[in-house]
Amino acid sequence: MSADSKVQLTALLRAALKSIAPELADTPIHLERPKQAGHGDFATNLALQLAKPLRRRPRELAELLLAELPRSPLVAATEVAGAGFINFTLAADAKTAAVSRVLERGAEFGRGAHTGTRVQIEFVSANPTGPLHVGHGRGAAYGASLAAVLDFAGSDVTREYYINDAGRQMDILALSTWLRYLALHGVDIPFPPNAYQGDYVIDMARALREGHQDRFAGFTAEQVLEGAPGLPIAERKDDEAKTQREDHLDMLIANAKRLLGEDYHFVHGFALNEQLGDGRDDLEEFGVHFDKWFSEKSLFDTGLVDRAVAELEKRGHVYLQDGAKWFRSTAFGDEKDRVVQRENGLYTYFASDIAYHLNKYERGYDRIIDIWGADHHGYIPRVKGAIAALGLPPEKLEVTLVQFAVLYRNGQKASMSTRSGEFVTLRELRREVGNDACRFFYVLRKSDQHLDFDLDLAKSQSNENPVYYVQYAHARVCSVLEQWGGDAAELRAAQLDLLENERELALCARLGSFPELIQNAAADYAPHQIAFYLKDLAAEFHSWYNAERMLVDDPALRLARLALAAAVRQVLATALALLGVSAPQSM
RNA sequence: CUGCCCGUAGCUCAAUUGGAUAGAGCACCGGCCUUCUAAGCCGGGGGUUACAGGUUCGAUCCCUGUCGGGCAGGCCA
Repeated sequence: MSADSKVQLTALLRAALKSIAPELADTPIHLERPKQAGHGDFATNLALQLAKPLRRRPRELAELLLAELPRSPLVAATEVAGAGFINFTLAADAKTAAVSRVLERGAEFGRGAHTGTRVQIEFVSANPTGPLHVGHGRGAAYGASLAAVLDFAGSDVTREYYINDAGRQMDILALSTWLRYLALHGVDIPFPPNAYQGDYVIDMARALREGHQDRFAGFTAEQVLEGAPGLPIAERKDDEAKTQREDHLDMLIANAKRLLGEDYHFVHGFALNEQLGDGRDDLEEFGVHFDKWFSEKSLFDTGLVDRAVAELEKRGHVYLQDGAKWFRSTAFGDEKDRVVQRENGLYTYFASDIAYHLNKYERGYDRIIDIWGADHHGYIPRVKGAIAALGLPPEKLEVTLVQFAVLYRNGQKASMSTRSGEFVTLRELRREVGNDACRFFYVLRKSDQHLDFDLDLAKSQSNENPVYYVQYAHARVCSVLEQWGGDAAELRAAQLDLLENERELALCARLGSFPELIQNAAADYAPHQIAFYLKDLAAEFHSWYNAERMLVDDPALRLARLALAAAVRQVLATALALLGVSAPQSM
C-alpha cells in the first residue's frame, strides 16, 4: 500500500464521477472519517452535492456512482446511507498497512510532501521591558507548535521574534533601571508610579553597580528632577493627573539622556540586553526557538521607516493635519485614519509596523502569519490597509489572535496584574507545573478560545491529567518492547493480517489518519487538533492494552501485536514532539 | 454608544469547515490488580447547541434581531 487510503479512494470516486457526469468532473471530492463506527471508515457527500446541478435524487446518484466505481482491493464494502451518503469500509489489510508504513518511515511518517511554500511566522514579540508572563506563554506555545506543524506538513518555515527596542517603553525601562541604580548610590528620588516597578529592575541596577561601580552616578536629585512637574497624589485617577505623571516621566527621561550623554545609550542597551537575554533563555528552556530576532530599531537605522512612509505619500495615501502625518486608512476599510508621524516629528509605532511588514513582503514569503494577543484585534484593518496602500496583496498576511489565559489555583482565579509586581511569570508557571504540562495545556484549546489553565490539574499525577495520560501510553509501549527484548527490525516482518480484533483495527485506522490530521491542523492553524488526536490515540491504546496481551506465546501473533505497539509509540512520539512535549521511556 | 470575538452536558472543552443519532474528560454511580506499569480499563445516567426568526435536501456552523460575557475604540505600545 504505497499511498494513503484517502488519496486512493478519491481517485476511485473521481473516475466514477467522470463516467456519470463528465461536465462536473472538477467537483471537489470531500471524504471524511465518519464519527460513527457504523458508517464505515470513510464517507462522502458527493452524491448530495451533485443532486442540485444534475436535478436528480441524491440516493439515485449515489447508486450510479457506486456502479461506476472501479474495483479495488482497498474497499471491502460500500453502502448508500442516509440522505445519499456513500460509506466505504476498507479491507482489513488496507488498515493494517498503516503499521508497516509507520515502521518504514519512522519519525517521518505523517510528514507532508515538501511544497516549497515559504512561510514566515512571527510570535511572542513581547516588549523586552520585563519577564514574560503567562499570556506570552500561550502565544509562545501556540506559535511554536503551529510552526512545527506547518513545517511537518511540508512548508519552509521561518520563526521570527520582533523586538520592540525603539520606543518609549524601552526609555522608561532604561530610566527605571537608572533611578534604582541612583538609589543604590544614596540619591533619593521618588520612584514614579508609571515606571517599571518589578524587582528585576533593582536586580539590573545592582548588576550595573557591580560591573561599573559609580560610573553612572554623581548626579543630584535636583538635577534629575529638573523641570519635571510634581507627582500628583496616588489617589488621583483623573486625566489631568495622568497627563502630569506622563509629563513627569518624559522629563526624567529627557534629563537622563542629557545628563548621561553617551552613557545613556549604554544603560539603555544594558537593560535591553538583560531583558532580551532573559526572555530568550526563558523561551529556549520552554522549547521555543526562533530563527530570527528582528530589531525594530534596525528599521529606523536602515531608513526603511522613512521609505515606507514616503512610499505611502507617493501613492497619495498620506495627508497633513495638525502638524502630523496621517495615513488615510479609512480608504482601506479602517474606522478612522491613523497618525504615522507625530507633530514632534517622531514616528508612531504604527509607522515602524508598516515598515516591518513591507520588509516581510520584500523578503519574498508566500505567506506571512502574525500571532497577536486578542487585545490587538483592532490593529488588523490598519495594518492590512497599509499593505494594500503600498500596492501589496493583503491576503498574504494572516493574523491569528490568541485569547488570554487565566490561571486557576484551588478553583480560584490567580492574579496576573502586570503592575503590582506580583504577576505570574512564564518562568514561575514552568517551575510550578513543568514544561511538558505547560506546553500541552496551552494548546489544549483553540487559540481563539479563552483558556482556563487549571494549575492543580496540570500538576496532578493522575489519569485526570491528559499530559500524563498520553505520556503514560508511550512509556507503556517502551516497557513492553524492553521486556520482549527483540530487535526492532524484526517487527517489519510481522504478519499484520493477524491483527483482527476490533480494537486493533481501530488503532490501525487511527494511525492511518495521522497524515490527514497533519494537513488539517496545518490548514486550520490548529495545533489543538494534535493534542486531541494524542488523547484519542492514547485512549485506544490503553483500552487495547487492558483487553489483550502483547507478549503471548504464539510468536507470529506476538510479533504482529508488538509491531502495532511500536507503530503507536512512534506516532505518539512524533505528535508529542510537534507540541514540544517529551515522550518518556518510563514513568 | 460603535466595532470585533465568544455563548455546546453540572464543570472544562471537541465536533473533519454545511452532513447522518452533537462527542470526550472531569464530577456522580457500579465493577476490574497473583497475568506486559491501576499515572490504566469496563459499564451507567446526563443536551430544545443562550433565545427568536431566516436561507436549503440538511444549520452548533451561514444571514438578521434580542439577551449575556470578553476585548478594543490614543499623535501609547
